Amino acid sequence: MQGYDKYAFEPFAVTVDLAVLTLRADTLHVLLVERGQEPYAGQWALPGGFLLPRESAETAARRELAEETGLSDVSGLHLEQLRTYSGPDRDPRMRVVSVAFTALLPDAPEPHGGGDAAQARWLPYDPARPLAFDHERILADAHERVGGQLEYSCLATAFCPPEFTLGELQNVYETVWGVALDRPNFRRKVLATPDFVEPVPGAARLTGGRGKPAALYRAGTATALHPPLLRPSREGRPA
Amino acid sequence: MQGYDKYAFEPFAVTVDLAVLTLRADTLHVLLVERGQEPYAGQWALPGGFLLPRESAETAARRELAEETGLSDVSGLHLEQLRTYSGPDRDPRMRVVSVAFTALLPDAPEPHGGGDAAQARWLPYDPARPLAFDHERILADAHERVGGQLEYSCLATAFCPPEFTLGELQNVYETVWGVALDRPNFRRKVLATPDFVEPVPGAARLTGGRGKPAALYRAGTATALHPPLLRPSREGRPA
DNA sequence: ACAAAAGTGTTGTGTCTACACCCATGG
DNA sequence: CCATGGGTGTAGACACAACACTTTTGT
Repeated sequence: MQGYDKYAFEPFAVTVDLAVLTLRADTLHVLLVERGQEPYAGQWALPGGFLLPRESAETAARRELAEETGLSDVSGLHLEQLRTYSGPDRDPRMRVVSVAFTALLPDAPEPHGGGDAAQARWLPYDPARPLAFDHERILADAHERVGGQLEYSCLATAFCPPEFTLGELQNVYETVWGVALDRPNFRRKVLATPDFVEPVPGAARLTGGRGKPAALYRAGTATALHPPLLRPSREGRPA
Repeated sequence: MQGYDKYAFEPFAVTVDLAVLTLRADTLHVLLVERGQEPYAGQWALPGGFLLPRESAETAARRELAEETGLSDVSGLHLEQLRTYSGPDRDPRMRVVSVAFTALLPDAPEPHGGGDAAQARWLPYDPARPLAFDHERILADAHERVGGQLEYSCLATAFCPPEFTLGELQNVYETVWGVALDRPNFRRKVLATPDFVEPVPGAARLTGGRGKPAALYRAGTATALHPPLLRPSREGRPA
C-alpha cells in the first residue's frame, strides 16, 4: 500500500446493489427497477447506486433501500452484505466495483419508483429472467445465500410481519427452499429452539379464511439456530 | 446509476486484504507484514494491495498471495472472499474500500517479505494483537468465518498437505475451534461422509515419532458436509 | 514394560421422519 | 357435514456422545 497520489490510477467507482426479497401471495418476489438510460436501457436491474463521499457501503445500501421502497422506517430491517463484484468489464462505461447486499422485507408496499429509474416494481423471483449487468448472478447468489441462512439462523422471521403464525413462518421456508415441510415436525422444531419465537398471549388469527384460527408469535431474541433446520433431499440422504 | 463523468466524485481506491491462515506446530498462524511507511509504520498489518486497472478482486488477491508468500503454485489454493470494508475513515490518506479474502495454506514456507513491506512473517494467531487500520476486525471476521465453514464444508483439507492422516485433519478442527474432539467419533464422522476423504492404499506415516503409524488419506471430491460437523458446547446443549 | 498414538466396538440418549389422529372454523 | 388449516401423539430409524478396549510403534 503506497498510493499517495490519489489520481495515479484510472478511478474506480464504488456502488451498492440490493437484492431485496419479500413474500407476496406465497411467492418469492424481488424488487427490480427498469433502467431509464443506456446501457441496458429498458432492462430490469437490481436497485442500487453510488457511494457518497463519506458513506460506508452499509449506509449507502440502507439509504438506497429507503429511497427505492419508499419505506419510512428502514432502520430495523434485515440488511446483510452478500459479496463484492469486481470484474473489470461489469459496466461498459467505466470501472465499477459493486458491493451487493440482501434485504429481507415482511410486507410489500408498492415501491415509489423514484430516482433515475423508469419504474420500480415487485416481480416474482425467476432465475431465468434476464437482468442488466451481472445482476442475474448477484440475484442468484442472494437467493442461494438466503436459502442457506434459513438453515442455521433465525432469519426467517425477517420475512414475516411483527406478529405471525407458525404456518406463515413455515411458508417462508417452503417458498424460499421450494420444498414442502412436515407441519407437525416444523412446529416442534421451531418451538424447541429457545427464543426463536415467543407466543403472543391469547391472540389468534384466521389465515386462509377457513380452518382453525392459529396462535400468533413474535420473533424472539435468538439469532442462531442450534441445532440447524436442514433443508431435505439435497441428495444427502439415500432412501 | 448515472455517473458518466468519471471524475465527478472524489476518487475511491480499491484494495484487497488477505487473511492468510496456516497451521504450524498445531497452532494457527497468520501471515503478517510489517509496514514500512506511514501511516502505521512499524506496525503489523495484513498483506494486500491495490487492484490493477483490469484486475478483478479475486485476481488481485491471488497475485498478492503469490507475491507475499513466494509460493510458485498458488493456483490450487483455497481463496475465498470474506467481505468488503468500506468505512469512510479506514485509511487516513484517502478513501479506500477494501475487499478482504481468506486463504488457507497447508504447509508454511517462510515468506519472502518482498514488496513495500519491511518484512513478512508467520505469527501465531492472537485476537489481541494490535494491527494497522481495521485489520484486527478483518482478521477476527476471517477466523470466525473459517471456524463456521469447518462445520458444514470440507474446507479442513485445505489446511492439510496432499496426503494426511485423520489425526492431522482432526488437529485442524481442534486448533481452529480451540476445543478437543473425541477421536473415534471424529473418525467415524469423516469416513461416513461420502467423498470427504479417500484412502491412499497401503500408505502410512508415523505422526509423533511414537505410536501406531496412521493411514494416509487424500481430499475427496465432496465440497459440502451433510450432515454438518457441529462444534460442541456453543451453549446449545444443556447438560 | 511402558507410553503414545491409531483404530474398533458398544451402549445409552437424543433427534428426526413419517404418519395417524383430534380440534376449530367457514361454506 | 365436509373441506381446510391448526395442533398433538407416537413408533421406528437414525445419529451421536461417551467410554472401554485392542493394535502397533518407539524408548
